[in-house]
Amino acid sequence: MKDVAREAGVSASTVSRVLTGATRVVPAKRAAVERACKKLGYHPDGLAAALRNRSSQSVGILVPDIENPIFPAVIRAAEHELALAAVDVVLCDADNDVAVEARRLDTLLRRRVDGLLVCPVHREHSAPALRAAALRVPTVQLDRYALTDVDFVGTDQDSGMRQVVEHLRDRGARTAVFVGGYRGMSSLTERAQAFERACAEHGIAARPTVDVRFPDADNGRRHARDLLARGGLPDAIACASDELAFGLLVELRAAGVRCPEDVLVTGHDDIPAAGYMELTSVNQSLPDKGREAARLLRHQSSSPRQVRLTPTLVARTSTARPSPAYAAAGPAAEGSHG
Amino acid sequence: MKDVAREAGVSASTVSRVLTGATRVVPAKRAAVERACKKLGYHPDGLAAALRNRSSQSVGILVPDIENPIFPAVIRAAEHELALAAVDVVLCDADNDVAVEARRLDTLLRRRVDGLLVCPVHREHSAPALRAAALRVPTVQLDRYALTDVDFVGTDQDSGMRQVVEHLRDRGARTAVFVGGYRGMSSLTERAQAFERACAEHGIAARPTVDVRFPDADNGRRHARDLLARGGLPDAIACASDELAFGLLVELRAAGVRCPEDVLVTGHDDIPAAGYMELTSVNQSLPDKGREAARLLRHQSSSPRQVRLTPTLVARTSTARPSPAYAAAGPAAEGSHG
DNA sequence: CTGAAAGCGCTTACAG
DNA sequence: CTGAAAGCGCTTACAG
Repeated sequence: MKDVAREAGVSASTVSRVLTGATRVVPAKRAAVERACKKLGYHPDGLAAALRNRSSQSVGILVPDIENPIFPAVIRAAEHELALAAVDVVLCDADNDVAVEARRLDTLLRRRVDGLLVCPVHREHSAPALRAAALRVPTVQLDRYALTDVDFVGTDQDSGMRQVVEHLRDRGARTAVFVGGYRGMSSLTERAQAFERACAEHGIAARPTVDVRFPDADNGRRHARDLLARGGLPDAIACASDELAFGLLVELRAAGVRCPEDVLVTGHDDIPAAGYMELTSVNQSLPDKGREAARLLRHQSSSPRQVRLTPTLVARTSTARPSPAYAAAGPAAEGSHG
Repeated sequence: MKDVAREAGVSASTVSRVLTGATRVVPAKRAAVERACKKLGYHPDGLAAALRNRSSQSVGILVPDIENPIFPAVIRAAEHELALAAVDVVLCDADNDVAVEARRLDTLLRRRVDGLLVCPVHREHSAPALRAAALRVPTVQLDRYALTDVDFVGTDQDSGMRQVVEHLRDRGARTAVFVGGYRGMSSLTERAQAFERACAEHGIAARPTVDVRFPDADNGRRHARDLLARGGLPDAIACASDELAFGLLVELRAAGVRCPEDVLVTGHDDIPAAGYMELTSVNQSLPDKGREAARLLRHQSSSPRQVRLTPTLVARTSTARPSPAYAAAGPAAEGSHG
């Protein structure tokens, strides 16, 4: 920058002023500076500016596992929203491990991010490190929470599960089970509870929730085998995630159980593969979630906020069955449902 | 830091020395410094250190679209490899747009990343900005290239497509078509050429490659309709990506064309959904790709390197058909194939 | 409108 | 082993 100043015959202050555009500068000098920048191939140093400004114009996003298909869409939307304010994103992956998560929080903070968007790995075990971070910098919890007094953007699980249960009931289900309770993730815990409440409201006999270690396809397969071994499948199986449902479907198919003929199956999150797999799912609008989280970060509040987005059911073949109301009219009405 | 020094009764230099661990410091002072850090709740500033050290200990990863399922696995592996060297990653999404990509390169460079891992949006249009970046900082191209004289980590497409074609031939295919040529992505262009070469070698009649605007499910559906409208499907359809194949499968199914009975279909990349969909695909080992790219970045060379990873075919139901050799033994041998 | 000066928080020769 | 000093590249009151 000094070199540019010398080349342009002005002071460094002036160079800075034309570059930041903060103040008026006479056109002649402005032009001289611009010419000098070109000529010398000058590239401003954002780190130095950040140090001086005490703001890095960046936020950290920390997710448990970037390979979990719900995160890319959220991250992308958040990134876009933040880009509007010229803020960029430092992304970290916690490897589904609270120790790694704590380390990542540390490096993010050391890098002086202006804020944090984090989806905690574990409801309880993530709390201490997250609390320490939240004390230092604006923080928004994404999709799951570990702290109740820190901003949170999530899904209205009651709404989602009620839609699922109503849909299943309309398809004639009288008994159902929820696969995927897990107290390490607030979202799954809430979903399980919401499912039970909705079943009670709609007169569906809910079997005890099946707890999983993790909502992935492998556990879907495992629990499908368990359910089959136990014998007497319920009319419907509601899964806590799409991947869980995929694993379950594969295993059911292998066992000769047909879906939707023999059992109705639903997933959750409506990831792209749910469409190919013809799996009925609950769409969370991941982009909205990311955008909303970014907004909370930009517009701080003194009291913690909880934003719940309403999801919408997406009906597909995995629950295709004429509803009793339409039975008389024939099965052709199916496609227009949901 | 000054405060810590005062509290500990030493100089700032000493504080720095105990924090970086660069030099010996007498235990008493070391302890005093550590105590003072605790007491004051001191947090080091990585930005200032980076400014002084002229190294931010971070690299930028720029992908065309983080929602493309091949990237999360690559990013994650690269992040892990870099974390070994205490380097962290700043992730940007180019929105599949070369203008956005150029802007992102700019912010990354301004943030003084020590290196760049980029998958170029477009083979030709991404070149100028990428060249400018590569001149300033070590750069590795990921999966696709825009520059031939800059490090590149990609797939050995000849090997992959040869495996596909041999597999199809063993399943009795005599005619085939490749869906997904696109000159904007070096990977797809190479794949199309490799397919044609392999067909020629193996005596399969290859129809003219179908060019797509983009290798996603929508275009898979569109081209399935085109192929159907044209009439007379070939024995096999090799797709440039899994998503293309998914879209194609959905549309074929809707038209009453059975896979694998009526036509064999393959995808590419072996994303998780390929497993659920029982789609035969080509596994690229995404983690290896990310790891390898990170390594090239850490170990610079004066001459540009090109690393090609050998992919492996993963045979699934979408190409399940007894090979002529096994026909006599019956279809039970199927599962052990590929 | 503009320049000189101070300072953001660190690190590292340099001299003891 | 340790301190004083300089400097990384910026920005912004302050005084003109």
